[in-house]
Amino acid sequence: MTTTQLSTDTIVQTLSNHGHRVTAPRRAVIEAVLGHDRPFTAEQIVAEVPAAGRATVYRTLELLASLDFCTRILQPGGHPAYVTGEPGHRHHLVCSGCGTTVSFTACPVDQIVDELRTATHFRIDGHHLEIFGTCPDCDTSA
Amino acid sequence: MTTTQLSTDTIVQTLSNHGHRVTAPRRAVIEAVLGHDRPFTAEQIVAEVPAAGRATVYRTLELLASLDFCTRILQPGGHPAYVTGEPGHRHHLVCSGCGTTVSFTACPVDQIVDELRTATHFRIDGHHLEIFGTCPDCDTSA
DNA sequence: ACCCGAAATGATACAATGCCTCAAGAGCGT
DNA sequence: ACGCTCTTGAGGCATTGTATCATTTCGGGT
Repeated sequence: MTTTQLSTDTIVQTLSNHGHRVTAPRRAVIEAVLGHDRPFTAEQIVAEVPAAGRATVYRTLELLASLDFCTRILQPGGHPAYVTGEPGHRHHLVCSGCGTTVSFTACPVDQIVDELRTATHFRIDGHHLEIFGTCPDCDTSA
Repeated sequence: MTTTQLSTDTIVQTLSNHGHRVTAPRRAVIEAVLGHDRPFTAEQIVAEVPAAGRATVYRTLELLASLDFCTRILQPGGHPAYVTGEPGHRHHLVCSGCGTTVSFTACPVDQIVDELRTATHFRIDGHHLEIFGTCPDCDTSA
């Protein structure tokens, strides 16, 4: 339930620090992405940012994901979507009705990861965890 | 690390119990699916089962997923894939190198779910959890 | 054993999603 | 200001999945 606000400048700064160039299209995509507080698809961004070509949008999203500013998730019935959030370990609770998301940083996976590492000798790189449900508003109106 | 073997008959039986018809194409898709012990894509099945049309393969996979015989996962860099396994709560550890999967049933998410329910008043329906890493073989040969 | 309604199929077309190429353009260190 | 190199973008293509609808087939009821 953290409410630190992510700004374009923060992300731009990080881009720069990682040796990536700060271009107008990237800025535009970042702004658009920050304008969403629920999952969005790549195509939505393509539509919202005529200043950037389709390929650039996809590349920028991938870049943002690699810097951990957003995450690609696969909703239950649907298509891939992205969610934005603070960098750092982060998961989402997504409402199947309206798409509202709640981020949380508590990660219950670490312990399991240890057990799995011991049991399987895998080198474990990461994980996806998304939780789906229905928010109170959608639940009552259903 | 359970090794109960899933058979075509078991799945067919379940289909029947749920009021679904047992057709030749479905049988063929089920057999093909059971032949994989690591993630596979829908297109692979389409190619392996000429006896079933593309649409049928997709529909059957969706059906199997709805009966919890397989799960659709989204690998880190890649495309959606399916994994088969015993019905029941189940997650996977997937090797990014060769695709080997290890299923596990220990689910660390329940506790978090309780906390989230209390905090957000969401009705929580389910979750995705997939863990990615590199298996010992791929790790040494890298 | 047969009939018949409902479910399933599949050919085809289409939509959505994403990647690739490569010439032209733009950022940034010097 | 220069120039190296990263980035862009238009278009096309590959992949993944869905919609349509006439035809087929399953399987329960008689």
